[in-house]
Amino acid sequence: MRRAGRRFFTRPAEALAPALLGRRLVRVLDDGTRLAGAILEAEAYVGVRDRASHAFGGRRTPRNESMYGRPGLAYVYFTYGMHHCFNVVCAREGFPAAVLVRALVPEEGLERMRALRGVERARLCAGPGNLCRAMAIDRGLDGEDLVTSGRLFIELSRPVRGRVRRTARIGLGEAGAWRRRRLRWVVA
DNA sequence: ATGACGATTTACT
DNA sequence: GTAAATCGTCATA
Repeated sequence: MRRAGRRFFTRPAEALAPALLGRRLVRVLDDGTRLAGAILEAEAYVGVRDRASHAFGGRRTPRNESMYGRPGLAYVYFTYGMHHCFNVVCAREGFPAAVLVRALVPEEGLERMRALRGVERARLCAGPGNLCRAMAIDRGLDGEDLVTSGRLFIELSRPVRGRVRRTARIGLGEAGAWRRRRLRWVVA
């Protein structure tokens, strides 16, 4: 299966987000176990003018440093004292744009995912925090290069199935007009 | 050093 | 629908 290369990620977030739908996110654990799922939901954080982005106004700190890296890096952050969220950095190096991956259809390693989640019956990879838990993604993978990594990457040969809905993003605070912009894509 | 807050989740009313 | 859980991060001092 073909793997996403640098070029795939080198485009604006609002272009990458819909292009990620149906693609397979793959996580290879230290013991070789492969966890994978098709991307169902993604949100674009488009750059320094985006009030909802961690990089709004050019904000650059140790936490969000990965957003300024090359397209194809992972930006993984910790929030609410208990959850991790996984993003794919895009656009161009030096410009902070990224796509938050919010849900997957689990396809490989379901038993291991259940163990990681600590639940028997549940939507294993629904929601950005749950997805990271199920896929064993944490800050240790922040800055990981999806183009060259053996631990975390994206495979391309999957078509998007189903219809795509476009909506406003989830969970934002006061982001002004940016709160309403339809920068979330979901496979129906 | 301190305090407010968060790109969430879950359980409960 | 509302609330609690829980702590790293960042701005302010």
